Amino acid sequence: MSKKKNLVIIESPAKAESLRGYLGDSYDIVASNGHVRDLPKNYLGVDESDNFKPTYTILPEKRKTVTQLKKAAKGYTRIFLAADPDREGEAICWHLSQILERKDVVFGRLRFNAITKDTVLKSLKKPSSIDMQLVDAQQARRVMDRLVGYKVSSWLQRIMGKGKSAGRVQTVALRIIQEREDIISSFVPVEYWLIDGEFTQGKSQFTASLCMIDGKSSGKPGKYPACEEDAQRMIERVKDTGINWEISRITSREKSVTPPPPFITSTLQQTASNRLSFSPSRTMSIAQQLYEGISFGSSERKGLITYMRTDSVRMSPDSLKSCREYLAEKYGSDTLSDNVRRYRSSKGSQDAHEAIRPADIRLTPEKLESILTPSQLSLYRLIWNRLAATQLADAKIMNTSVTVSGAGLEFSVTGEILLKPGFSIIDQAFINTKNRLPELNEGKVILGSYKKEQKFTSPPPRFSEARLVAEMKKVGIGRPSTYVSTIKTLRKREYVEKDGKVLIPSELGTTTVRLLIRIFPHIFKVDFTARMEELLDSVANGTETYPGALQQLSLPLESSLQMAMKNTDTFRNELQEETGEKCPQCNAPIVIRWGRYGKFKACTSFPECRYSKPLEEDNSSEYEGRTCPECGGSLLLKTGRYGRYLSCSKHPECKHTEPVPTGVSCPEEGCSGELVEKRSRKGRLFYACNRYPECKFAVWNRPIDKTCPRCGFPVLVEKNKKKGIWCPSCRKKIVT
DNA sequence: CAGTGAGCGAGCTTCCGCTTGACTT
Repeated sequence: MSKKKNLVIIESPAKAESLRGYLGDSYDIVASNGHVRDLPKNYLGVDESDNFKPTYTILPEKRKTVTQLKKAAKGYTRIFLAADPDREGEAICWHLSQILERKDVVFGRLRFNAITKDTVLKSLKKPSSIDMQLVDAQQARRVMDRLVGYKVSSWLQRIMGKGKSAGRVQTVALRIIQEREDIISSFVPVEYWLIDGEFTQGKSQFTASLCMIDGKSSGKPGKYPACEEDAQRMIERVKDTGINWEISRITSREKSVTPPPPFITSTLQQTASNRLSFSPSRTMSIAQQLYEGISFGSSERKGLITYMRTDSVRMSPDSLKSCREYLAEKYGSDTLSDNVRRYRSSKGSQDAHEAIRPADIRLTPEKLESILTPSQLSLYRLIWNRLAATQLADAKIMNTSVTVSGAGLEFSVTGEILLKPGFSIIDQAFINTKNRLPELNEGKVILGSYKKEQKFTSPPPRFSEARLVAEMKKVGIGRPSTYVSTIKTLRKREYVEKDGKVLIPSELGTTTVRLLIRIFPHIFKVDFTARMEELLDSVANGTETYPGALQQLSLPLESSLQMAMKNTDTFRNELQEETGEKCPQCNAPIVIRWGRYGKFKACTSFPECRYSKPLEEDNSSEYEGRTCPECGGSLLLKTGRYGRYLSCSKHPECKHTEPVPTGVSCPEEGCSGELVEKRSRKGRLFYACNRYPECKFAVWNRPIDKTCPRCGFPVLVEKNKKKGIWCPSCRKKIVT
């Protein structure tokens, strides 16, 4: 009889599946799929005159889930709510209890922060009640984000045009990108010169750099030599054949290197970006596949990794134990770290989940080779390696520095040797020892060749998506489940553009964030979130109330908003640019303004005169050396919804359009076509023959007008210069 | 791996956090 069963509601279907395995037939288990209720989408939904009372509605996309939940709840008088044991999870449980409330039903709150049979059964023995203080903390968070988001966004739209947005997280993320851009654009490179000498001692040979001149340090930015003449003068001095060069000092220091902690969302994204060139979004979707598990053979589907959205480095005691057991068995117990390495969750972490780790350490990447796709396998390997490394011994590195002296000059070089691999037996990439030095002794050396080299200091790099996520995590904005979507929003709003791997603010982004920072100085900074989190903690532990926290947090928002509202026109006018042109309809001055689709020219006597026209130079410019095949007119380069294309300047009389050419002819034998830019259905650029469909030649990367020395194919250039140049046809690296 | 695309704009869309799925565009 179904009435004898108990009902458990949990967030994720994958977790529901695991619970079924532990609890058997006496429990019905259903998934809520995250939050089911939220503030309404179309209006504020917060009554500020009534203690910030929120109005909640069922999320439209969860209507089905909710009806299913209600159906499932029928007949049960006891319902267990098992969402994550954190602020959001508590709120999910409360919302569920509100929706499913009946006179005859009792709710039990289950809390476990690792899904094992043990922890789940234990929690079932001692169900507790919903913690309303924690729920209130979540509500305060939610409502504050709504107040900031909706109020500032709607104000911003009056200045910058429809569709624009601002928020506690996204605007600060944009600010981080912008501040880096400001550093880069105001950066003044400092010239400095390196002087390298090649020395020999017996059979040993090594290169060292000039570091001291007459007791003063050199060879660094701001130090001597700072220009070519100075460098040349130094070369003259080094040249002197009478100098007796000798190794005056060799110091060796042993260094211990500890393994990195297990993965959390941000570090996984970063490592996958560096090592595998995965975007954070790709990393997350592949991790999700691993989490949901892959069915193979006749065995049932089983998750391969723990939950991938976490900010805790915690490892369950079970997993620690089995990890050490496995490693001792496979590599010998002497490879293990002396003490069990335990990881604590970082400060501020809500700690609902463990670190990201393999569900079963015994399932090595090798065993999954034939089952997983290449990308799944490589991500799994990163995760497996990272966890295994945590319980292995430290690595030992010998760091040696050598000083060569002569005539008041000192050259130096440092080298590293791996003494004991320790945890790097798992993966050499954990440690990169550079510059292995040969056997050397104190005493005489001979200077061979020497050279001077010009250097410049360089600004810090722009943020890649993964680096931005790391920064967001560091300063405490955003959560593991939202890192990717925040960046997506910034791109969707066209505040930032992605160039290769890095993010660059657009003019719109720069203008918007500067305006927002100026007008809402207290809201759009990292400290605001920190202050908010503090207050939320107070609400959670009962020293502050829900309306009290919101009162304090909305104070700076409201005062800034008041000022903003009063001066909307002033701020809008400030952003206008004079053109010197006069309106052809009413003779009033024409200015450049921001609108829904970027900048445009408009009459200053709006709304009496509605004259407007686009900035022509922005999305169309003459394309050199091509003429329209239909009317002989010139061709313009335009950017449409689907990317760049050429169109006839005689539009609308002549409707000719064509894709953008590359200037490289089609390499297909007997084909006289040219390679042109195209876009796949998914929007990705590729390059194909313009004689399609007669000729079907296509490549993903942009070809340029050079040829591969191996196969004679046009060479392509990868955006990432470090990768070098690869031939698209024979796939070999081309040395240039 | 593969259509096309063109003149808007200046009040009713916008936030952050939890989770996945797909009525076929």
